[in-house]
Amino acid sequence: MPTKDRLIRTAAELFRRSGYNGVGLNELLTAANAPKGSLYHHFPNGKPDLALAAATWASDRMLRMIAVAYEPASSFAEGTQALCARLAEIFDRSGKWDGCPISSTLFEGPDNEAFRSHAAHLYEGWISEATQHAKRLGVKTPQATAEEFFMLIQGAWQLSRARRSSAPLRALPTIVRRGVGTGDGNS
Amino acid sequence: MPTKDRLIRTAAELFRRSGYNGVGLNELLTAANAPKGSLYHHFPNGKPDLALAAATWASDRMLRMIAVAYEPASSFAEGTQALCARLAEIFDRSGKWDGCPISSTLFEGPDNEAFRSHAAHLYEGWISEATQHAKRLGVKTPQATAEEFFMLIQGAWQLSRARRSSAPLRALPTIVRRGVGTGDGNS
DNA sequence: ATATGTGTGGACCAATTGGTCTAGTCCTGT
DNA sequence: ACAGGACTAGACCAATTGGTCCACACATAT
Repeated sequence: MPTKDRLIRTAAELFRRSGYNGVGLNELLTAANAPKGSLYHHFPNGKPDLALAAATWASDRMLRMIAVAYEPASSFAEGTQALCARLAEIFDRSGKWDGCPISSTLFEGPDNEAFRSHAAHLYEGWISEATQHAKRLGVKTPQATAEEFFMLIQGAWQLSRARRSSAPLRALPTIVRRGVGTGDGNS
Repeated sequence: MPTKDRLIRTAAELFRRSGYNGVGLNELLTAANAPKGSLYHHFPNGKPDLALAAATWASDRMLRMIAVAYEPASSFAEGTQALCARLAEIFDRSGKWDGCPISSTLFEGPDNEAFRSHAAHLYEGWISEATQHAKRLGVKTPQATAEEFFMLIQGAWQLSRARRSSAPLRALPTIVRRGVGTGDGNS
């Protein structure tokens, strides 16, 4: 695997586990098996550049997960079920300590506007992807539904992390279905 | 104000803004106007000790906010409305960058079991406080309702942070009311 | 007055941080 | 063959990190 990709992947992984400030360049470079020269060749602005790339990479994975969950589904609830199950699996396979890849990576760094707006952009990507599927699957208020689902996932992940149990994530579909099923009343 | 309290308060504030690893001891001590000797006098284990104390202090404030919001309310929805409005105010007054005081402080540090379990303990405190009020105000499934509300608040705060707008927080009550009003059907 | 204990002030430390820079390697096109 | 760019390797740097340590202030108690 090319050095640049190795850097991005390990950065995404480490930042997610320990936050932007919790990962030193040395640690990161050792884990990626890359020398400093390569880092500053591929990312002239160093750590911040790498963090942006890592967050984008992680976000793309999430987008693909959303697509994979909803595309074969015949209702929004079904896709939601699939996505939550997949997230719970990932959570269980991780050390049950990792956070949201975007917030850990971008909300921790310098309180830099570039970081914040990039995070906003990536989050909107998730929400808009979910909105498309909601619309296609006949949800009456796709945007509001997608946003609510986004919030619930963020919160459920946090709670799972604290409790070291994927139960909150797994229980999410029943909560979502209650309010925003396949087209019944929602604001 | 006693030095120890000054340390706790400024630590809570700074950790919340920049995360555990994003705040250096020098920066913290300057902000608290305290010398290093005092820190290690009051908190023999240094930064980690201080972080635990700061998180506890922040959590107590949150507990009080929950109580203040729900005690005078005549329905769970009313209390929820009050709490969300108050949180939105706080968000708007802050730099719109601060995170959840507990996750910023405890989920960022060393992936230490003491930190994790303390975070879990504090979160359970919030949920149990909300559960009590839900029960008192006649919600059918107080525990589930409180947990759902917890998750939504976490997610809404995150979204508000990304968008730099308190709108998601302010919109929360309508979402919560939809599914879990003052006693109508919820799982 | 003098002893005791709590708390303060800050010099000092090794280790680590993010970052720079240069010498060299490797591949490609000519 | 060789020129030139892409890339690697890592020594080196100033600044900062969390932490230790001790001399000192200032109470209260005797």
